[in-house]
Amino acid sequence: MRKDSRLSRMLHVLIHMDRLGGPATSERIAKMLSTNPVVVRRTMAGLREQGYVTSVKGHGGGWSLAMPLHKISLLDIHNALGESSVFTIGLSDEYTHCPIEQAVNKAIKDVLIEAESLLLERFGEVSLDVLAEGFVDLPAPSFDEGKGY
Amino acid sequence: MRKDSRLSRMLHVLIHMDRLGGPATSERIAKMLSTNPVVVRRTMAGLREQGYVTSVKGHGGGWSLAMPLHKISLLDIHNALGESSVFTIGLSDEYTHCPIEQAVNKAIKDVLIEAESLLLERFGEVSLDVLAEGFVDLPAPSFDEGKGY
DNA sequence: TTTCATGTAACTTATGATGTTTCTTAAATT
DNA sequence: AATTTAAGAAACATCATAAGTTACATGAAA
Repeated sequence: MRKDSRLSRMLHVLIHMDRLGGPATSERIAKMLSTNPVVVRRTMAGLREQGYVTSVKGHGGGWSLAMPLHKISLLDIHNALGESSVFTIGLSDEYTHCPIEQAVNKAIKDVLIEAESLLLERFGEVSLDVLAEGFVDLPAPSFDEGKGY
Repeated sequence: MRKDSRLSRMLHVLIHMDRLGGPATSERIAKMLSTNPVVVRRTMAGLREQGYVTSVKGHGGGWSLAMPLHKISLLDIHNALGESSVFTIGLSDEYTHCPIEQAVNKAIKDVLIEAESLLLERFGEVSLDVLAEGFVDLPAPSFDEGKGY
């Protein structure tokens, strides 16, 4: 089943952005992610709406962090990306008034809710500055020269 | 993102099968699930390989439960369906030796592992007989007449 | 006023699950 | 023995949707 790696990739980008002097263009970020500027804009738009990044048009423009990394958690970015569910597991809806289907779906749903709660809680506990720790002086060659890093 | 409802649907089917006198044909199960006999065979094949159901060819053949419901857990069927991961969230692999990407991916992965462990543990605690309880005398009209139930 | 960069809509492509067709194998009924 | 019923399996078609692409509008700086 298809995976959504936007969270991982956006976190990676945000931490590199934190080291950049100025804004990063969609073009530049797209090269880093081996993708395409429009896809970057699409994805970053969600983060901008929630106030984590800002975008500036025109010459010298691009994307910038709107707050320090320690104020951003994995949960924040996860939510900003707006993916409905974290699970590939879904419930059937063929016979919604069959009591057996109801019992089956309730059992599965209860477990999914519990597991998702734990996951979101843990995501909320990790802020991006912690992930960036220990690499403070590291440049970001991937930003400048494609797959160098 | 696409959902995989095979677990929910197969559990539903297995519990109904438990009430049937004889074997259920792929055709019959397919009608119940509004799908197609080949898809049913494909899905049931995994359950057969793990010993939860048996199949018999020819006249009067079809699918039967190979053990009582109390010996089968949600985890058993989940595993038998052979889905690799329960999460839609994936990790990036663009810069596997970038320490930032590594840190990001490790943080996400740790959370996914913890949440998946909880989920699998809970799935293991629920056996199918519990889901079937309280509906002992209920017939399975959905098996006989399409969407009636 | 030209260049650079985002914003947005519309469209195309790629991928993977699901659905379908066709034929084979095997077992029970006639 | 021939027929019918049903699973097994391979090959192919369809569908949903995320990702990628194109094209053009908007806005800001050089």
